Amino acid sequence: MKELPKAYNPRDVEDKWYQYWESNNFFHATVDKRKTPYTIVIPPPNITGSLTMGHVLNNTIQDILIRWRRMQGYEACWIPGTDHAGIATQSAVEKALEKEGLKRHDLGREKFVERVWQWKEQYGGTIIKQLRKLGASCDWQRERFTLDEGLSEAVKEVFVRMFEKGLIYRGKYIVNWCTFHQTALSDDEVDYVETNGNLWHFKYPIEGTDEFVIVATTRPETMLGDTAVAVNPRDERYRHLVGKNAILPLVGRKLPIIADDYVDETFGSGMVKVTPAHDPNDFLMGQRHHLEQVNIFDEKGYLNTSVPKQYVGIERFACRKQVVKDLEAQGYLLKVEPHTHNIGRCYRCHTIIEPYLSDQWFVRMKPLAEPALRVVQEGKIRFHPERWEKVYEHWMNNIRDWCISRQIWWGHRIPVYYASDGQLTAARDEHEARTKLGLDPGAPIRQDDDVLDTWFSSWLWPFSILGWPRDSKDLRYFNPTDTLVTGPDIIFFWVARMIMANMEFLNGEPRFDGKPRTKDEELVPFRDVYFTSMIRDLQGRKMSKSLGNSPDPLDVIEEYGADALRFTVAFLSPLGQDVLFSSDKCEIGRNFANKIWNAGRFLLMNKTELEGSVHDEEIEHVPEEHLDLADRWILSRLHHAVRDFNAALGEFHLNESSKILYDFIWHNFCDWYVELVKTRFYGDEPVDVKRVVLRRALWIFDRALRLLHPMMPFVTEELWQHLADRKGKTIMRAPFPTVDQRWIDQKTEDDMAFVQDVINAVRNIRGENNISPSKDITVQVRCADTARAAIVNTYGSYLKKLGRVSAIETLTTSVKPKLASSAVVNGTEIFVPLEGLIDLDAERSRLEKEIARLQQVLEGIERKLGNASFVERAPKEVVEREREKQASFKTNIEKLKANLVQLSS
RNA sequence: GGACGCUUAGCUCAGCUGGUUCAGAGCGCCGCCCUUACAAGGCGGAGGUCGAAGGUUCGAAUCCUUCAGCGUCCACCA
Repeated sequence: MKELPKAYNPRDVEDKWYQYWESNNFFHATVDKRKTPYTIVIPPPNITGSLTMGHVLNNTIQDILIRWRRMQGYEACWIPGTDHAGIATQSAVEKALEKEGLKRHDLGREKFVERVWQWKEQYGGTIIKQLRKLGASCDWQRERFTLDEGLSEAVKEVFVRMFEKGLIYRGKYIVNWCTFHQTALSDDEVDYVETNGNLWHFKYPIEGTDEFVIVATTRPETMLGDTAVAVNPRDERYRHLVGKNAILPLVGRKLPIIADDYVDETFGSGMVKVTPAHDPNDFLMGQRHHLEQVNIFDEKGYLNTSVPKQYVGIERFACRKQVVKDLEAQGYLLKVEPHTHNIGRCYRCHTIIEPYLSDQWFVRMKPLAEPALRVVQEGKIRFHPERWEKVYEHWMNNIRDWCISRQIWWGHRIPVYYASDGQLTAARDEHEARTKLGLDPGAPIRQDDDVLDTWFSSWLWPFSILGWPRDSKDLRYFNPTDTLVTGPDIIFFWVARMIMANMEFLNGEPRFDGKPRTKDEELVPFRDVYFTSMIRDLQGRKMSKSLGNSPDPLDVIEEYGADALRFTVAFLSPLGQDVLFSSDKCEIGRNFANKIWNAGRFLLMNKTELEGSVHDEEIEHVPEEHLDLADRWILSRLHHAVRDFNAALGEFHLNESSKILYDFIWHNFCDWYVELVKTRFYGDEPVDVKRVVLRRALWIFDRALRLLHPMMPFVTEELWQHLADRKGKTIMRAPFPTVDQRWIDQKTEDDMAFVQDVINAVRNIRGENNISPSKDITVQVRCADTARAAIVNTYGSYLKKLGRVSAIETLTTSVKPKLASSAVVNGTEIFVPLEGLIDLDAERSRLEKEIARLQQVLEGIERKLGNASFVERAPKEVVEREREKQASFKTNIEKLKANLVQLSS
């Protein structure tokens, strides 16, 4: 065997193993009825993006879960893919065109969409490639795209079914209009930014009187579209005005004065100008009072011809200035006050959103929301952390219809067809449309120009990628999926809608075993939703390109290794809390990988040493001969670790589960077990016993690697391949360790804890007295009882090796050695004779400090026991335990005190 | 305006259903060590009245109330 380098170098191994796994199809899952499926669908990243720390966290978690379940024997399937990201992608391509001096209209729809596809082929796979560097074990053969043929089919099917069921309708509605993209945006696509603006107060004359109404607005230009003035019906001040008309300055339109509860009589003048075409609340008021809707803008935000001609064609913010100026000139401006309010901006281009009245397609959400809310409330889908359920509930109870049309070209074109007479229908293709509309094959027919909101394909993701609407074995087997791992920021965009879609459209689909799906239970798209942490920088700011505080994960992988990055983010990710990250934190993972590497190196070196020519066969079962305390202890710790790890990961406590492995491997296996195994390797036991000890250590290490593999796939595979002849095999498909209660043993752990305490006491004496590690010392021990004496006698070699002790003497009389440093462990006294070495003052203060510490604890105990109501009311076991503690502390303190006296004499 | 979350060592955070020397880990810091797996390491050590004030309880970092600071989401009043 060739020598392994002293330090682990991820660059030497990562790509090699990834290629090995992928080329051997180890990631691929197939329908296997003997196994239970475990499925995760990836939240499809945008084709415009590249890998961010957010993706790293999200996909590391998915990979950990998938690898873990795969090793546990599930048919684990992780389906990857990308999202076409309508607006984002179209913008990216338009930007590229701009450099050529072109606009999309110069190319025309067909050519432009072709360009976007070209762009997608070139750049769209960036993240997918980068995920491989991270070690993601996605089933690449199943990779999908939200605009590929299968998904198109699903989208059309869904649209037509909903249309036929009356769940989709077309309507005039106030939408959030982005004047840059010239498209409607859903409510979720609008960002509100607190902005300093003005509140302008105007007066409008009242018809046939000398009176005025006083109204205020933050958007003066919209007054050109005013069609009413409203007051609160309870407002005594204005009751007499209701029913009269105001006259709109600059325009001359009569504005009825109406009474509506929406108006807050305590705000401003208590009068509100009503602009139904340009304000969502005014729109609703307009509907209640059948007001005229005057749309004053065109699609780009310029004034249209429904306003007086001097304003036609002016840009909206220029118009604002002009209107204010004109009103002021005519004496209608009362005052201007500074006013802070939230302004909606496009989440892509940050253009100020214009509430805009236009024809759009909508999905009726109420009927879909009800069952989707219920399955979460009934626990058929569980959110982690749970508190997101409340957020979900609130949204679902106040759900609004979903505007699904977008006035762009890149996306699923709305499958609605119009005959020349204006009749329309939804259809899967033109042929079907003609039939439905009763048109001849040659008759003119036109498809809707708009495309669907990107989320209209994403919400079908968990079943469309499995072949729906066609009958598919995959669908029946892998859906419902098991775990969804995503950010809480898209709980409404995506998570809620997937639940609705799965419930609505899979209703009636058979299961893989042929049985009909039971109501609800089998209709959910997934059973657990894990909401990931938000990655922030060390100042707690969001990672963002503009701040430049987002490390490039590929650089981090290059510097620290993928395993280090993966382990570190898992280690830092508490459930439901943000993560403050900087790349140097990856030292945690890198150092850990190196630690494991060297533990493996140690075992392999001894393997060469002890077995001469290397036996490269598997060690199937743990060798049970020649067990000593350390062996039984590490086996107990191992099974504890397996049990605790499974429990923690099962609850999605990533940080806890990684900590369990860290502690087991580093602080149990390396710090103690490996050191104790050395006492046997270098001791005088027969070589065949040493071989058993070695093979046991190898077996345990093998299990540790398996445990760690989901978190650190590369280093574990590399070492695992070295441990035995594993040609053609892979650790990623080796069975995950299971818990064997037989090995979990409290007595063993207690005995070992005693040994460790004794060793720690000796180390403490050495450290505090500044005795060089190279200086041998002798130790005298007076044991509290025969059981402890037996342990000390049997495992003195442990103390000798780890305490660097040359000789141990057991004291039988009560005589105390002179000039010795001392300690007490559970009544067992330890003396280290230090003639000539000891610093008496230092030793005295060390003992005094220890006595004071114990004294403090004892006082606490005695205070408790002195409290009559504690003794009376606390459970018996608790009181009893306190009594035992009291006795034990007392003896320890007495012994230390005696030692102190001895030292001073 | 509404909902939720956070506040524990210099820094980043664990501490689940109140009770085992419950006040912990990693990093940083101090001291001693290149001991034949590992200096990306080993051993020892110093550091905190658990945000504030009340309350419940025999007992509170843990449960309740109020307050302060920070953060997230929702709504958006002209």
